[in-house]
Amino acid sequence: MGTQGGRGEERREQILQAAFAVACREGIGGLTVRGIAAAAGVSHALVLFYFGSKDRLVLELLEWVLARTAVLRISEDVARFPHARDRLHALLQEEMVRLSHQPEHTRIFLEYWALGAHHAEIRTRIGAEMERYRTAFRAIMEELLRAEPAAFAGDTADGLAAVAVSWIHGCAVQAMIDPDHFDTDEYLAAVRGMIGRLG
Amino acid sequence: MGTQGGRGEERREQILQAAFAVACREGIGGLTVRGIAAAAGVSHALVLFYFGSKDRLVLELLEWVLARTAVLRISEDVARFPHARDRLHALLQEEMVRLSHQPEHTRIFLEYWALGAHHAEIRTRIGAEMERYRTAFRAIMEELLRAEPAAFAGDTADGLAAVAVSWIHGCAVQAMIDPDHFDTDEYLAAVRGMIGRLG
DNA sequence: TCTTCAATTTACCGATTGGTCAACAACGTA
DNA sequence: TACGTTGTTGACCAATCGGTAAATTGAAGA
Repeated sequence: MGTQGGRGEERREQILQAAFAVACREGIGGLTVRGIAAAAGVSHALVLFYFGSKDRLVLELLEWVLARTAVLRISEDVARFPHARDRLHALLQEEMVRLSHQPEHTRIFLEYWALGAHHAEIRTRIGAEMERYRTAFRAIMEELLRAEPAAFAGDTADGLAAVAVSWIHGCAVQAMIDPDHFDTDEYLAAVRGMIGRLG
Repeated sequence: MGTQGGRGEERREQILQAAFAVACREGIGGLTVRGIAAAAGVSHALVLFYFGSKDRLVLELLEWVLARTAVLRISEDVARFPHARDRLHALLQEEMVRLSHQPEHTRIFLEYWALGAHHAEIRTRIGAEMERYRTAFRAIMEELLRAEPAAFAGDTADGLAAVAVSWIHGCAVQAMIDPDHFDTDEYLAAVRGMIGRLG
């Protein structure tokens, strides 16, 4: 079998790349074993040989996207800022820039999210990724609450983290739904203004 | 034909309701002419008789959902508050409550949005709906800027409206992606705190 | 009662789907 | 050279898809 590591691993990667290309072009719902095989330049039987079934292939593609996408990942550059508030600003900005630079990854991520509504396995995986994301935000929020307790009196770290996460997601949704009306700089200025003038 | 008004209109409504039920159960991607027909208790040929093709049926379902969904609509109750800031608070809260009360509508709306990435007609329709939504928010934001120019110095009505819209959308996404970790009250408190402490 | 026309169904079509299977090619090894 | 393993393919299958057309029903009007 090509499942265990070795030569077959390159083929799996090649097929997953083709699957990603097809998903970008026609959406996850438009994924087809034959379509992926054609994009990879192999027969459709080979795709099933390596992934067993279409469902497993779709699941592995989700894993592939999650592993390779920079979106929703918190880098170390943010840690350089001494003040928690500056770190939050930098993080929000960084995420927005990432979003606008990897629109396909984000779009496919949200497509998987929609699929998760009717597919338990996908839902679980997406949920775990969201948990990780929110946790990272909560860490910063806790620090922010420690640094400026007066400014955020009454707020919890969980609540602030939820707001930040949904903020990013909403930004992603709107940026892709009508990019023409979405000005990243203006949006960021408004966010920065709201947070910056607290306290 | 059953297209023009009259007796056939009830059948169309009945079929659209069935289509909505199926879409809620299996997603828009899982919509099938035969599946819809079975849910409506008629033959699949009758569905095509009334809607011509599956594509047109899906388009009409989008219109149906948009017309019947309270989500993304601004009511008159909000207008009762004298201060612009209170109106904004009320509007955000109202939208969040609606979101949590009509999760299916919102989910299907976002599913259509994902479909719009690969379907021009759907994209146009969704874009128009977003435009209307953002415009309504911008009106409130302009009033807010007029009422408290000092508090929001440097912000534009468009920027603030974009933030508000993405806020709502992000909230919707997160509320559906893992409802367990999403506390509406806590979330709203954080938002209210951020806006309320401005200036 | 016969006609007429819209509403509705049954039967069918070609295309496409995910998946299986047997045959075949490549290639190091005995 | 013969073998056995692994990779790869083309042919095939049943199921399902959207869509069409003919046949059937039902009821109102002549």
